Amino acid sequence: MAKLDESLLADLPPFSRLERGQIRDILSQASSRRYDEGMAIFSEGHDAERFYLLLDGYLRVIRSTEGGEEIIVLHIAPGQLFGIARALQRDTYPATAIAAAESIALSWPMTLWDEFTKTYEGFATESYKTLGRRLGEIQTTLTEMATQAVEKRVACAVLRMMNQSGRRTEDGIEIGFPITRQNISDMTGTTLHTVSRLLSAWEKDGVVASRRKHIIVTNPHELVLLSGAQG
DNA sequence: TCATTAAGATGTA
DNA sequence: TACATCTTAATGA
Repeated sequence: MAKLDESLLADLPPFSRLERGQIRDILSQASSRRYDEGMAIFSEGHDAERFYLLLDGYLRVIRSTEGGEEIIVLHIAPGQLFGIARALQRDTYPATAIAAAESIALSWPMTLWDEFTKTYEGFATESYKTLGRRLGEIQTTLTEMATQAVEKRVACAVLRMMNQSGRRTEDGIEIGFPITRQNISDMTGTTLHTVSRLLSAWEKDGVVASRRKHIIVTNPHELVLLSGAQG
């Protein structure tokens, strides 16, 4: 379990402009919790009682359709605030957050949100920047869904995860959390069969290497070409 | 071009 | 073993 220390928050955008004492105050009101892979931090439609900061791990944010299908809206990386329904003028969570890998998050009662944004210089600004970035990402995905062929959508999704969570390895850049074919199909609006076929084909061409729940992009440039203007 | 169906292989708890 | 994950082929919209 991570030790709660001021240095934990000092470098993160929502807190970077604050003084040590202020950070200590904020930390003293936070709870820290660990989540196993697959565990929900909160669920769509539930009362938004707390807001969170991801310290370690990765999250999937999913929404369910009327038909019961699950759409992966976006991923959350360490250092990001999430569950900040208050910033959206909501009192319920708009989506479900699932730990994609073992994760650690801090949380505060939502009642502190207004106090934080009022009291702490830069906190609100940075939070809205986060929201803006996410909205942009969702918009991009939406446009892709409507206009791009499946192979390009899947290539874009893999690239996005690589950019957000990639780690260097000898063979290439590995996506930093467990990810299944089903997960990718939930991100791109296709089937796991199609994703499986595409990844197999890319593996044969040396673009990616994958074992179960792990994907390494061995040729990022080629993947960019597959995602881009002309495939 | 892509979803669906089906059937089998392989990894994991 | 039971279950999840992944692969491949065939078929049809």
